[in-house]
Amino acid sequence: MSSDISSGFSLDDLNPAQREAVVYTQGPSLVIAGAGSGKTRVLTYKIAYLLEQGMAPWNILALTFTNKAADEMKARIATQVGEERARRLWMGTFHSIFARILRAEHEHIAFSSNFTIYDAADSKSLVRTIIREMQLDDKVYKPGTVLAHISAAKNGLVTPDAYLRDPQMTRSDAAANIPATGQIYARYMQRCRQSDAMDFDDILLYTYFLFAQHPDVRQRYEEHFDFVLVDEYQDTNYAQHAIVWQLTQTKRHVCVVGDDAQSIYSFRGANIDNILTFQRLYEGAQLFKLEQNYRSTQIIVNAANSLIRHNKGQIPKNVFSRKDEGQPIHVYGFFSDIEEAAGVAKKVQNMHQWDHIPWNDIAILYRTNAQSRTFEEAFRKQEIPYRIFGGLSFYQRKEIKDMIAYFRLAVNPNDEEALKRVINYPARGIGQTTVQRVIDAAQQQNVSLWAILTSPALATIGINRGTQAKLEAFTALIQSFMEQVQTLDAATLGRQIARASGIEADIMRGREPEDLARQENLQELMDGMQQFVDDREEEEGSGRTRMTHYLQEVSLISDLDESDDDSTEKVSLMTIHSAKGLEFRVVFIVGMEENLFPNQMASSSPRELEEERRLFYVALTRAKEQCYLSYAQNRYRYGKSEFSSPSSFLRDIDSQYLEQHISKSSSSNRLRQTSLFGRDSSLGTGGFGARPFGEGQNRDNSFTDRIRDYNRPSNSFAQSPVRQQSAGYQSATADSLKPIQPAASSSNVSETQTAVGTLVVGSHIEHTRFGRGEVIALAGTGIDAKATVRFENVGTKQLLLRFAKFTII
DNA sequence: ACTAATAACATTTTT
DNA sequence: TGTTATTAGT
Repeated sequence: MSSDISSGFSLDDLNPAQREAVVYTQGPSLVIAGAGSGKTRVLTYKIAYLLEQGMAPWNILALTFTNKAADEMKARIATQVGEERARRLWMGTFHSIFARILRAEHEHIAFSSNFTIYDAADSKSLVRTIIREMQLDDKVYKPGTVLAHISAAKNGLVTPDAYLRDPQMTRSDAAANIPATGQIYARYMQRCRQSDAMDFDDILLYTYFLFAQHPDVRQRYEEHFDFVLVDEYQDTNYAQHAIVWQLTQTKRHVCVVGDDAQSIYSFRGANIDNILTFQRLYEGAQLFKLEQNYRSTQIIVNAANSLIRHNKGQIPKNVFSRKDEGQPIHVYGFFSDIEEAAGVAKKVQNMHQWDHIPWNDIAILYRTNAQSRTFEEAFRKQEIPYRIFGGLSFYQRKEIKDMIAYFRLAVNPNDEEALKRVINYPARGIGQTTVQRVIDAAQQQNVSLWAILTSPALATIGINRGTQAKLEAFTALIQSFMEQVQTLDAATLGRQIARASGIEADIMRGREPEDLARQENLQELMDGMQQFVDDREEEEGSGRTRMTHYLQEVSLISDLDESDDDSTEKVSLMTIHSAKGLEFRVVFIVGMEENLFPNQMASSSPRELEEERRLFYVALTRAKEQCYLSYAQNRYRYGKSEFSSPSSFLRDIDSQYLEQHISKSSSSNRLRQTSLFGRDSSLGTGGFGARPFGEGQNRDNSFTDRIRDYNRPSNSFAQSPVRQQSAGYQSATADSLKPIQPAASSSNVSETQTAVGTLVVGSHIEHTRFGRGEVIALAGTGIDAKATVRFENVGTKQLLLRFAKFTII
């Protein structure tokens, strides 16, 4: 999406449909926004408009699904109405906003204001524990499946009591041979409460019941919010939908924005019906449709339309583009997944080299994370800089989780999952039998593990003297951290915990490469905490720099949200799910094979198949200029090579938009292939799957041989200008060793006048607070001019030049 | 209580 | 194939 550089705000920047949607504030409205149609633009302008009309920012609630979306929107609004007012908006994810409300209203729901938020791993671990305690067979009651049931119930606002009473649930669980699911659910909830913890779903569940059972509280919030806006409404679940209703039913000042064609999270409880029921629920709601796509070429838009037509029950809309027609969508078949990756890498290389397409403008999208590996290898071989999104997130790494478990205990010692994680890490001789005794005692008395550990009755539960002493040493350690929560800021306490817990010593011991990675991660965590403290000190004056506040923030973010302070240009590799909301000039959608995309798991039910198709729709519409589809006939899966045939989705795109290319690899099979993938012949019938494994499968650059016809001759030994170290993890380290990249690729060199001279990208500055750094981006003009600066010691920061104190070196 | 070996397993995943 | 969880052995 284009960024708004102009300061101030004018409705002239909008097309008629967008403008209508923005200025309609009299009642409820539903904005159906096709891909690339300026959905975020409408939301931001609408908020700016409301502010212009005199509404106070703190009376506006804007809900998004990701922190990233919220941050971006906030930033955009800031350029329109100023930082000051933007900051006071209630803008954030459902979970962060409602968690905030729950902490404020905690006494009504009998939690402490410091309750822990369990992540998915904690939830799963707790479910597993409960299943075992109930002596159920965990082959039958698979923790993941049970948790999915619990999650579905919560998303549908079904409490354990209601679940157990509901004959339909009971019957279907009995039929599925898991009759105890309701019991597990009930115990799970109770156990979370004992730990003073909530999972992600609970945040919504408790918010709903807080408002439902305390009308006075609900009324207070309902009166407070003069306008409520919701982004990505197609992704809301029932609970979210219901809460929005609780907050808006009287004033009915609500605007939701979404695209039913981009609903790809139903497996997480998202319900497209919410969009459809919206109009019934809010009688007289205005419907606005944004149909002009500003992102993609006509061919891409039309191809995507032709695809999505195969789904039933769409909200009718006519998405169109007035951009160039563009090139057809290229379809490439390869012999194997390895050749596919090599071919794509080669093509990417050529594009960069000959068409001067910056790495940043290229994305490789795949259905499953497992596919990234082959591409990683191919890209490394060709020395193409890349960045993998998703996968194992920073906060899921062991050493980070261990540290955070200590943090959590310092803030809430009742947190059972955190306690179990670190009670014997670093090893201090407390074994699982001991832990089990403590758990049993806690269960008997209906209290937390911590309550047992700190009770004088500890001696009475069959633990010997020596072990008891070890437990006491542990509780004393945690208690010391608890005290320091009150006096130290998060970063200082973090360092203290690393030292006193023995984690630092444990991690610093090793010299293996992976030990070094752990050390770096630990360092990165510490840097991040310091950054947090610095930011908070600057922003909000004093306070809110404690561990409590750090955890509140960190438990609701994933590192996708983290701004990438490594400004090196890279090709993006990610799943289609994580590409939602993004756009690239060139997109490769790889692994277009039956049983992979659409995924095997989805092929059974038409509903899931439609979701897969929407996923493909999302993938296609990420491309601005060029889109490439590729498939392999042989693919390694779980260790062995399997045959696969081209995706049936390829047939769902009107063939007039496609251009088939035949890879000429594995020469013995060439003829067969050529005849199979003719433009109008049916795809994937016969042939492919039955082919014998090619002898001496060569890994030549068959793809590129072909590609040369479309580009200039290529130098196959060309080096990429930027080197990328192996980087299994894309960490956002403040690693000062990274090569500094003068913004070579950006053609529009921007410069900004400051009181002390001309600032350009690449300028080195000395900031009074942050020290030395390099300007890596400039945005805005005049009073809104901003610079993104990568500092040597404190990472990357955005500076509003109007305020920033620095000198140019 | 800890380590090593082995069996089971395997979409997508905003929070 | 690669990870993760349980089990067996010291």
